[in-house]
Amino acid sequence: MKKVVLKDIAQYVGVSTALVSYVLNGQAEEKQVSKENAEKIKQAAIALNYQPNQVAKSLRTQKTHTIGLVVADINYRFSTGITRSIEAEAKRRNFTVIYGSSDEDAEKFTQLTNVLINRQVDGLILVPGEDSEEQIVLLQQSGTPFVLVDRYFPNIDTNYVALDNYKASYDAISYLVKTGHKKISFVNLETSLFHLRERDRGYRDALKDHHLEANPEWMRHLRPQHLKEDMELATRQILDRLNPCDAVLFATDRLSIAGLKQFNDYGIRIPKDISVLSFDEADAFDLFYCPVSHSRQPLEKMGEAAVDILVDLINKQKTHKQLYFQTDFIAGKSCRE
Amino acid sequence: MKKVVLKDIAQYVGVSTALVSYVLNGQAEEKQVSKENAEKIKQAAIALNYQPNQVAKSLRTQKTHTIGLVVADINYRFSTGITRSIEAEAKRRNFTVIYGSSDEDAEKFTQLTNVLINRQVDGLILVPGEDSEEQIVLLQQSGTPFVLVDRYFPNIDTNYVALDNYKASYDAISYLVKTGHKKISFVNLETSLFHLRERDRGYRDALKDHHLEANPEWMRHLRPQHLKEDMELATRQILDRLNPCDAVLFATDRLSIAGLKQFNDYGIRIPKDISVLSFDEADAFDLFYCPVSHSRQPLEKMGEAAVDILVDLINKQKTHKQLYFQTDFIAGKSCRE
DNA sequence: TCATTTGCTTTAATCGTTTAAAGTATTACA
DNA sequence: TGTAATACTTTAAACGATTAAAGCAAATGA
Repeated sequence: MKKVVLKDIAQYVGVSTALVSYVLNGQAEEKQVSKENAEKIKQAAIALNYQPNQVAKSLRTQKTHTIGLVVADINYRFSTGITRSIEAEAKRRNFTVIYGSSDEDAEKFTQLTNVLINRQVDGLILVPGEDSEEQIVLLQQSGTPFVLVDRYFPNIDTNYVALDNYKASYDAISYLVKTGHKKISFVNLETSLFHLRERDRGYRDALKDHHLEANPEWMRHLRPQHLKEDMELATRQILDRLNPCDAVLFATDRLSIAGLKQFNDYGIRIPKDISVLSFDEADAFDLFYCPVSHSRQPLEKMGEAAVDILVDLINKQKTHKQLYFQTDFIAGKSCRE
Repeated sequence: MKKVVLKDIAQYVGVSTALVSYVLNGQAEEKQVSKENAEKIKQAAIALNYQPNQVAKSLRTQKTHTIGLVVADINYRFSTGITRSIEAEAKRRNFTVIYGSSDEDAEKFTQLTNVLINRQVDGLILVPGEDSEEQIVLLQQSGTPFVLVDRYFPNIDTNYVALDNYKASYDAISYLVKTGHKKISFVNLETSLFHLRERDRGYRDALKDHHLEANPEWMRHLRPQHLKEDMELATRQILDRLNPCDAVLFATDRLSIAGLKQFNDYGIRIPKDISVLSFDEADAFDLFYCPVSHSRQPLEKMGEAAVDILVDLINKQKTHKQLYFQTDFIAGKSCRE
C-alpha cells in the first residue's frame, strides 16, 4: 500500500497541491480557498487517510518541531522524572522529544548532541556530565538554542534550570540541627560537578553558622566507580565507636540507597542508631522499613521551565535565563526528633 | 553563523555537488573521482565543519535510520531497561531511537505511533497496552515494519519478542513447591493482557501438577488503579488466621513493592512468616531488609532481539519471528528453604 | 584518421512539502 | 464599454541532499 502524499489528494480532488496545502494547514480562509474546494479537500484527506510527511515539511520550513534531550543516565530516577515532564510539556507545545543517555561519558555526550543536531532538532535540553564544558562552549558559539538542566557551569554564561543546591543543603542541615542533632555527616560524590560542590558548601556553611563540630572525616567524597567499597569505609567512619555521628545527609538518592544497604548489613537501625536524610527521591525508599525523609527536586516544574525557556529561544525571544528552584522537604521517619 | 551545506563545499572546491556527495559517502572509488578532487573535498568538509542535513538525506533516500519505540510507562523498570538495550543495539546498527510513553493509555498509544510514523521512522518497537489490538491490526495492514515486545496478542499474527510467561510462572511455583511450600498464593493484576494471563495459567497448572490446594481466594487480581486498597485486602486474605499461605508469588515488580510495603505495615517478617517470590527486578528490592528472590527478564537480550528482527524487516528480509525468552532466577533470601 | 574506450565531471530530476508570485475568470464600478 | 477590484487557482521555485544519465576530454585501437 503506497503512502498517500499531498499530490494524490490534489489529483483526487482535481486541484493543485498549493490549495491542498493551504486547506490542510488551516489557511483556507486566509488564502481565500472556495468553501467547496476546501470541503472536498478535507474529505479527501480523510478518505485517503493522508498523513503528512514531516520530513519533507521540516526540510521546507527548516523547523522540525523537535527537541533533543540528553540525560546523564537513563537509570537515574532524576532522568526518567525530568524526561517525563519535558515530554509532557513538549507535547503540550506540539514538540516531539528525541532523547539519549550519555551515561556520564563526555565523548558520548558530544556524539549525542551532534547526532541530534544533524537531525535538525530545533533546540537542546542537556544534563551535561563531567568534562563537557568544551562541548557546551562550542554549542554556544554555533548558535544552537539550548538549556542546561540540573547541572551547569558557573563560568560559562548559559541558560539553565537548576536547583538552589547550596540552600537545599544548608536547609537540610539546619533541619537536622533544629531537631537536636549535633554530629552531622555529609556523604557526597567525588566529582567536579558544580551542583554537587554547592551541596558541600551548604553543608560547611550550615555547620559553621550553627557552631557545630566540623570533623573533616565527616564530609566524605566517594568515588562513583567504587561506591560500595567507599561507602563501607565512609559508614564505618560515621559510626566510629569513639565519636559516632548522630545524623547523616546523603547528597544523592544513589548514595542513600548504598548507605542504607550498608546500614542494613551492619544491623544499624534507623532512626534509633542514626538519623538519615537524603537528597532526591527513590522508589527504593518505599521498601525501607521506615520512610526516608528527603529533599525532593521539583522535577515537573523544572522540566516545564526548561521547555518554556527553550521554546522561547527557538522563537527568537531572546530570554536569557538562569532559573533556580527550591526543594520540597518530604518528612519521613528516618530522623530522630 | 550559517549552516554549511553540500553546495558550499562544492563551490569552495570548485566542483559539482555530485562529486562532493560521492566522496563524502565513500563512493569515491566506485564513481571514479580523481584522487586530487577527493582529497580537496575531504579537506574542505573538515575545514568548513560540514554536518550533513539528515532531514534532506532522509527525504531523498526515504530512509530515516530511525526506530520508533513506544513503551507502556517510562516509570517501569522494564521500560528503562528495555529502552537502554534497544538504544545500545540500535546505535550499534547506526539507528537512532525516538521514543514515547503511552502511559498504558490506548489512545495515547495510537497517537504516539502515528506521530512516529509521520516522522518517517523506518520501523517501530512497541510495548502495547490494553485495547490496542485494533491499532496493531491497522499497523499491520499499512505495511509498517514493527515488532512487539513483552506483550502480544495471541490472535494477531505479528512479530514479537516475549517471555515464556507460562513457563516462568510454572517454574517459580515449582521452585516454591520444591522448597517445601504447600499453600501458595499468586497476586496478579486485573487485566486482559495476555502475558499476565499466561502467568495465571502457569500458576494454576503448576498447582494442579503438584497436587496442591488451589484455593480460589489465593489467586488475586488487583485493579491497577486501586493497587493499595486491593493489596491490603489481598494480603489480609493471604495471611488469614485460619488458613494462611506459606508463600506468595507476585506477578510484577510493582505488585511486589506494594505487597512488601503492606507486609511491612502489618509487621510481617520475610521469610519467617511467609516466603515471597517476585517477577521482574526492582531497584527497591535493594533496600528491603532481605534480598528478594525473583525471576528476572533478560532485558538486554530481548531488546537486542527486537532491534535485530526489526532491522531485518526494514531491510525486507522477511523474517517472521516469534521469539520466547526464559527468565533468570535470582535467588535472594525471601524464601524459606 | 576516425571510432571507441577510459576517466572523470556535470546536469538535472527527484523526494514531499510550502509559499511567493503570477494567472484567470468574474464582478463591480465609473 | 473599459478598468479595476475581487475571488480564486495554478505555477514553479525553493529546502538539501542523492543519483541516473549525459557530457567531455584524452587516450587507445584499428
